Amino acid sequence: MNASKPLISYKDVKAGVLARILRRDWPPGALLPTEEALAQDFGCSRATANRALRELARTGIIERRRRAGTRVALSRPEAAMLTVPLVRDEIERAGGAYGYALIERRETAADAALAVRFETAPGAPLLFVRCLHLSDGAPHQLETRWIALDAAPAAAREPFERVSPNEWLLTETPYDRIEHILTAAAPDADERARLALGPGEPVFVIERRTWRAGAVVTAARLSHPASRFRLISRTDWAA
Amino acid sequence: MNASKPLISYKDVKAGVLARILRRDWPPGALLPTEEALAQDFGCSRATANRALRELARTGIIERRRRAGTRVALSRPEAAMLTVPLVRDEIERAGGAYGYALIERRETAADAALAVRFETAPGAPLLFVRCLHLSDGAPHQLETRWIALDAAPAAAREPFERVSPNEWLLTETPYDRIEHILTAAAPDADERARLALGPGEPVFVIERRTWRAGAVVTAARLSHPASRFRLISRTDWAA
DNA sequence: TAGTGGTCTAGACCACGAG
DNA sequence: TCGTGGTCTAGACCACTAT
Repeated sequence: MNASKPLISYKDVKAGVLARILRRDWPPGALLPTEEALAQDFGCSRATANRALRELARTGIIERRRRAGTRVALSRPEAAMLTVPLVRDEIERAGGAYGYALIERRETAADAALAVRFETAPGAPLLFVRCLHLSDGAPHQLETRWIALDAAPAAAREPFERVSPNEWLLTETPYDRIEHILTAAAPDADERARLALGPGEPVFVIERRTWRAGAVVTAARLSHPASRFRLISRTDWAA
Repeated sequence: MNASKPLISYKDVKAGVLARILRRDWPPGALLPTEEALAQDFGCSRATANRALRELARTGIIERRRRAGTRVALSRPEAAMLTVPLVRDEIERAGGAYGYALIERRETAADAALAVRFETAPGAPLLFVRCLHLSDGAPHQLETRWIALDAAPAAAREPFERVSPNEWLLTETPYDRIEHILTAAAPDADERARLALGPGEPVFVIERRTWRAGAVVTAARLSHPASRFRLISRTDWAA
């Protein structure tokens, strides 16, 4: 007979281990069997068990240490994969017509505060750009951005009249590190006007910085009308 | 001579491929060599190249499809690993003294709106809990929570007078799926009072739902004073 | 020092999906 | 249809760290 055994997948092992954790066979803090033992239990190779455990560890549900073994995490921080969408994609995916308007663009030099944000010396050349992203004509995001001209000199030649800094940077200046800070805030007078905010309506602010080869390339403050903006994150451990 | 070749690690391949992408050797949209070709280039096995590419694909910087090959992503959504911290940990890590106060606890039944949120029928038994988390005596998070008693019957016997639902659920009721919705909002009168908000100060709201075996276990609205709350996410592709 | 996870290799078969 | 990624195996050596 050649209807031989279907091979066990790392997904099977993942699901099996997860099920046992959820069922409290292995409560928080419990020590799991070694990779070798699990491989035997499930009838797979150690490499397969390893991949299953590695992926579970990445989600934070288990913790692994050499020699000490693998344990069910005691208190798992609510790790969530968040996707901060590109403004244009986000608007178009929602069925809206994307609009863009440049407000201001000028070269400047870093003051003390900006020097800190850019991890550089005061006086460093920066490009300042302010613009608005609209959905069906309604303001959706106010973008206030600085670009380090040392790191991205090409920006000095880009007018940003038809292309947003957002998209231009994505195409022209790849980064290898990114930081997001999410806050709620009361709008200043300018934001209130430009975003056409209702009375008492706050803004949802995303502050973003990107690095390239250790240097800050750009810093931006992206503010959105609270009533029309939300970030959603869904995580499915089983899948 | 036995100082034989040090083996090439998947990390080497990852770094090498990333560097070439950042250097625009392979611009957005470009087709990368096959796993086999890369393995030869780098002098490693195909499995090693595979792991490197798989991990890069997970971050969204490249896209892989059978038969079509591997391409540099055209527009990468700003994927970010966000960690929503446990209130208590967050406060204590910041050096504050954690405080907890139960405000209200009562059993109830799902009305139409709650039935939708719980993906169940109206009338389903729920436990309603409202409480406050404090840092050095100052309000830090107002937690408004419903727990499905069908899914977590043990909650009916827990007074929640000393342990927050947050922590209790973490220990007692594991979940396999979680959803977060982040918004900014103007506070209602109750939030303003309980969170001791300044005039015009908005709240940062995290709405969280967790599932277990396809059923919603709990839904919570966690609101924080905007002036004292932020979420931070940092991602380093190179590392 | 010994045990556990971390990783690499060489070879193999399979599944998807572009052309 | 057939090339590319997806995955499994068996075996091996290494690196970290608890004891």
